[in-house]
Amino acid sequence: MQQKWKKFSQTLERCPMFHGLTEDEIMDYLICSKAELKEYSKGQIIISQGEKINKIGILLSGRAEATKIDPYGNAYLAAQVTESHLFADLLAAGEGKESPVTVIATKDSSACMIPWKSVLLRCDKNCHKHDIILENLIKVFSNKFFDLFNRIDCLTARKVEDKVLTLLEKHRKDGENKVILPFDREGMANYLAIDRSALSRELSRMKEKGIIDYNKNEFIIK
Amino acid sequence: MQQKWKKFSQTLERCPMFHGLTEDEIMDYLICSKAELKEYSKGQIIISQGEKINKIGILLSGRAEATKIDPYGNAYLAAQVTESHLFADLLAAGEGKESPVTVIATKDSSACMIPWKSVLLRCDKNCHKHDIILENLIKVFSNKFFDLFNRIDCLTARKVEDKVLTLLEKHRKDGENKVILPFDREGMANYLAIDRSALSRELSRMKEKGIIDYNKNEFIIK
DNA sequence: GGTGGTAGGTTGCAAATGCAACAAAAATGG
DNA sequence: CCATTTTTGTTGCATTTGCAACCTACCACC
Repeated sequence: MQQKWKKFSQTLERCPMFHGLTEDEIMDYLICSKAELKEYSKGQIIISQGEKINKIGILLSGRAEATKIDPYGNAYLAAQVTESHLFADLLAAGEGKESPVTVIATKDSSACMIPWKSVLLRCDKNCHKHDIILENLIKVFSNKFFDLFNRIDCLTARKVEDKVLTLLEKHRKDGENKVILPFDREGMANYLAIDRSALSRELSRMKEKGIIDYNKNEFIIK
Repeated sequence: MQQKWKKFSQTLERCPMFHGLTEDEIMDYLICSKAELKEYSKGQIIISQGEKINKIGILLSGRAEATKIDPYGNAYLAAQVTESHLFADLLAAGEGKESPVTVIATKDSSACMIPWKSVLLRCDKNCHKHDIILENLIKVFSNKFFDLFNRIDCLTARKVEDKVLTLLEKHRKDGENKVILPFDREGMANYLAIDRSALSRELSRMKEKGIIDYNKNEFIIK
């Protein structure tokens, strides 16, 4: 009966929520927490903007995107959800807050949905798993927080050039001058909240000025 | 000996981390978690940018500010810390991450510092307090996350007018047209990452266009 | 090897913004 | 109540940016 999780065990083990747990412990946990397996076909909405959420999700296969629609109707990509990663975690933790984003499957996907209540509650057996998981979750939250903070750092720069430099600095592994960004140009422009063509223009200028060099999403800081 | 917390009991009870606990339970917890009482005089640095933090703090009296110094040497106000509120929480949860901000006491202040390890660990007595506190903490994290998200929403608007409107919308209690912002003009400009004078100009225009009216930090949306 | 599609670069122009310097108004402290 | 300081508003100007339209390079697919 609980075989349904078996084929995803590798993916589940990679989920940061389960770091430090064995496959068996994870399986136990999923049963004890009444996790559900959900399937979504490409294009299907997983969470709607404005919806209230009480489950957290782990993407088991496929891919999803969180997009935000502003009051004027423009859609912005807010986040990518990839295999083995959590989504709706901070949302569920908000208990009653409305989702600021719409999450949509961009490929046929499956996800493990765990009721938030059972993430918080300890089970009768008083097993140690719950503690580890909560601790892991807190770590995840902290990381997401730092990510947002980093983005804000980029966004608060007043000029495109400064935004770009801040972004590069954030992705720079210490010492290295080569930086590989996880965006294409449009993604990068979106992340920095600037016009794509304005970004291209500025990148060209910066290259000409000799501050940076680049090729696609590979940048060199000089 | 543990009388040192007594005079702050009111403040501690208001701390979101302790919601749902009685005064006695809080006192117990502070002892069991080896909390320390720290005093800071006005102007003193509580946390330095770049420092690694392993305690969370509750401001018991006074006031503090988190400021961020960018690579060009400009200082930005990142957050205000007021009585009974947590600080360094997500930082401590980051375990090993460097503080992106400097926290400085803007008045003579005192704070309760709790080792992060003891926030996570359950004590021998296996008391229920720890669970409540962890749960509260997660709620706090979620709230802070939404705050950041809201700010990003403001920052990603491409025009000053849209930034202002987004900000007002976020602070609007449903139905009401009157919005009271927790900033002065400079604070507001900082939050939105725009020039103060540009903000003033745009606010005047918006008033003239009849979209809003305002007086100090009190705004009316029409 | 052609073809269609997509990502990225370029450019002109109008509009928006940063910046600096100053003016006005309000708060503060004697 | 006056003097001083702080906060807020105003304005001119140079710069930056958004926007739209178009071009080019590259890639996948037949």
